Amino acid sequence: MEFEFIPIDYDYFEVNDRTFVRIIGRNSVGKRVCLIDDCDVYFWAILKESVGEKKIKSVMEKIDAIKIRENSKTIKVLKTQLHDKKFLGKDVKAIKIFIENCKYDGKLAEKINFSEIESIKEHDLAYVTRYILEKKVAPLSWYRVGGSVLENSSEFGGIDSAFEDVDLFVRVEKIEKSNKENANFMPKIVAFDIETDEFDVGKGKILMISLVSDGFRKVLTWKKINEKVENVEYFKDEADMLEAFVKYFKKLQPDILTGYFSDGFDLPYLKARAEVNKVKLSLGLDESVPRFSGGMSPRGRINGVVHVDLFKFIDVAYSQYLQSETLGLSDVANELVGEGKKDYEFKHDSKMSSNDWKKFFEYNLQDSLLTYKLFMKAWPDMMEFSRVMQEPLFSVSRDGMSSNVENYIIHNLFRYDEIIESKPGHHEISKRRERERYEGAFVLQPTPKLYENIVMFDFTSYWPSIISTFNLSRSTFLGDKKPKNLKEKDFLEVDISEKNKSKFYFSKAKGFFPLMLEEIIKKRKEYKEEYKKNSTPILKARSNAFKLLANASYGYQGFFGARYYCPQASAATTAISRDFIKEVISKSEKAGFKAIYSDTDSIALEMKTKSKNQALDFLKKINSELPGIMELELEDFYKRGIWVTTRKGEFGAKKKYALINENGKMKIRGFETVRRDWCTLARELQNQVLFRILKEGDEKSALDYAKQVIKKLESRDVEKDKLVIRAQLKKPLSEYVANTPHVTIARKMVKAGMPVDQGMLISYFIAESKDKKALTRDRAFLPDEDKLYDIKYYLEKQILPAVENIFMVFGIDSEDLVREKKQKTLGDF
DNA sequence: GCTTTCGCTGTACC
DNA sequence: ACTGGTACAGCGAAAGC
Repeated sequence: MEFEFIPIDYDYFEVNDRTFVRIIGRNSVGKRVCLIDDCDVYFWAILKESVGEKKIKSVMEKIDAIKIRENSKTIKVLKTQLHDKKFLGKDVKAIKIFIENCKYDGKLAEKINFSEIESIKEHDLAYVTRYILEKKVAPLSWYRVGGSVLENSSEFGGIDSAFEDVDLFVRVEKIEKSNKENANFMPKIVAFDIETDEFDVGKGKILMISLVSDGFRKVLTWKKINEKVENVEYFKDEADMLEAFVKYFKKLQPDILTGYFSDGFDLPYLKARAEVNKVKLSLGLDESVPRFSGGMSPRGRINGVVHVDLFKFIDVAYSQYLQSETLGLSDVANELVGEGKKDYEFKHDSKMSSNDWKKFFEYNLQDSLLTYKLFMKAWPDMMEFSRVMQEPLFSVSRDGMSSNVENYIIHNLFRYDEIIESKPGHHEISKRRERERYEGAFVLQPTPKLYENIVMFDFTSYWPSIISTFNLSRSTFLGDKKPKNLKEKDFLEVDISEKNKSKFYFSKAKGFFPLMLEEIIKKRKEYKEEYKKNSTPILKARSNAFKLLANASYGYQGFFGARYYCPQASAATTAISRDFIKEVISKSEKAGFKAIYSDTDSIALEMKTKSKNQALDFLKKINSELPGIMELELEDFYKRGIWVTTRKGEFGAKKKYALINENGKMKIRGFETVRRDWCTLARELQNQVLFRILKEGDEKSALDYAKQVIKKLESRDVEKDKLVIRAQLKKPLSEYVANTPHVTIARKMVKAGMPVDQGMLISYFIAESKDKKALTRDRAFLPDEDKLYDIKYYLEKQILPAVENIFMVFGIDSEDLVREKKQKTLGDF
């Protein structure tokens, strides 16, 4: 039979020591289909350059003859072939070694240690990746499939009878790309969330579980109250509730199960409580229970249903662009779908009234609902990531950007006839981690001042455009000595450091990494243009996927876990970036502008007597002189901007400025306003002060405002939540060497039996103390503790530091401010 | 016993 | 363990006088 099919989930299984891929997806009428297919399994032995044909033949014979015993089975090589391939851009002769089952690739590779062999490659690829590479059956695009239907067949270990919830099993005979439009494929989604009475996984009981799907909302609980609540269903006990969860899940037949933090909390908790209650959590299409793998950060897999932990994807794909201060569900949902959580205060079980429970149920349902909505928002991006990286949703939704870059490379290398480089081993990784640091970007020291009429330019995709233009990569790196066998015009010399005069050399013959990057940047441009004409979420997602890939390419080459690790390319990239931005700075000064500030790829210029058109002409001229795909673009024109000094020094602070454009929109960087570890009072005050100064061009009204706030603070008129300071626990509490206020408070919370987890934001405020020498941490208290806030601390450590170097620009120095403050204090008392 | 320096820690910029 | 370096700032303990 022949039909249209879209792959969603990939996995592999074994029958009689042979590996097969199992692809779950949908056909064009929405039926759930499972394809069974297989592909050749092989790896490569790259031969040393000097090895002659005769020797090659004998090596191949030796490889053909390899046999190993494993569990009373004999494992052998199926066949070998000699190929002309490329490895890291160089021509090589390589033996393609076919084997029966990829789980033996490591053991067989070990046996092939003949002196004629340079190295073994591609023995470390996952079966699913091999399959997608070999058969070109990428996720989430439509295919035309021809094959035979399996019905109660024993051929594949009875797989078709084990998977009850699959409508059709097909052994693939032919599979090729279909013309069917695949832009808006929408799988069936179920979002879930649990509430428990203990934080540690499995320790307490699950009180309730909520499920949300298209047209379906439900809360399952065994905490019965004497009231019927919409969408809430009561059960006898935890076990009954868990059974009902499985039942509803099966009835909904989702393609994807999604939760927020569900790899680390909801799914493992469900599994643990199901085991305790002797309930089979048979969520898999084959009735199997969720499996966990991945040690430190486990990933929960369900056979046939893709489990997506949305948090991980949000972290990788969006966190960079999010304004929200935490990556919690409430903050993220607020920003991305315009809807946050309802406020809910947790109480102890015994203290809860019927009404409290009712609110708890609503809260639980709301979490699933937000997760569901957030998933819908993220889906176009996730789908495009999966299509572009050509890896299954399960991994793409969890992979970091370096894996994404690497997957993109792996799935595109065949176009260059390249053999794929291996992952570094443990030894190699630890060696790489000890490497010397290389110099990074250039940052221009600003002169503190209020400036008028500013233009800001920045380079588009600066580092990627340098990598591509100058061909900086692992396969084009020639070493740190001038190559003797090449003509001057065929290689590039890069000065890495002004200090020790070291140089790196790169070939000018284009390598695959820079070529792929050029393509990525081009595609990003294309899709961005297309999106402007036709604004669909998918086009936006596609353009975004390529943008993120380009941005991550620089970090990838410097990442110790990368297959194509090349810190020399990273060092050359930053070195070249310093040269070009400095050149733009000097050209701008020659053209009559004044360079105020510059960081990495951007430059702020004081227009002086220049018009906007003259600024744009200057931009045009710069661009006409830039090589390759490098491009400088207009960021914006600004009416005013302010740069300040560092806290102590007389010199201008880097990475800290505020601008206002002609529409009155502010752009604030680095100031306490944008830092979450400062109290709201200081942040809001600073924001107002900056706004007034930038809007009006002088400090008068800002100064009045600041005085008002100080007065309010001193007369204890400030609400305590505006004084709460928050800092994140970035590692387990036990690993802290320094006893900072937030660590002290976190330890106090643990003692009080409050949930404290790595990654948590710890809130506290500073209270008065009789002991004049008391350390800050001894005066730190939880926000709900009944203490008087320390006026002196907030004035001297929060309010004044937030504004004093701004006023300093107007000659109002810190001593003036303190005197001002003291006079006020005297007047107030 | 006071001041200065320095390591730890967190956060932001690009 | 899951991109890189640059920069600022607070806190607390050690070092310096």
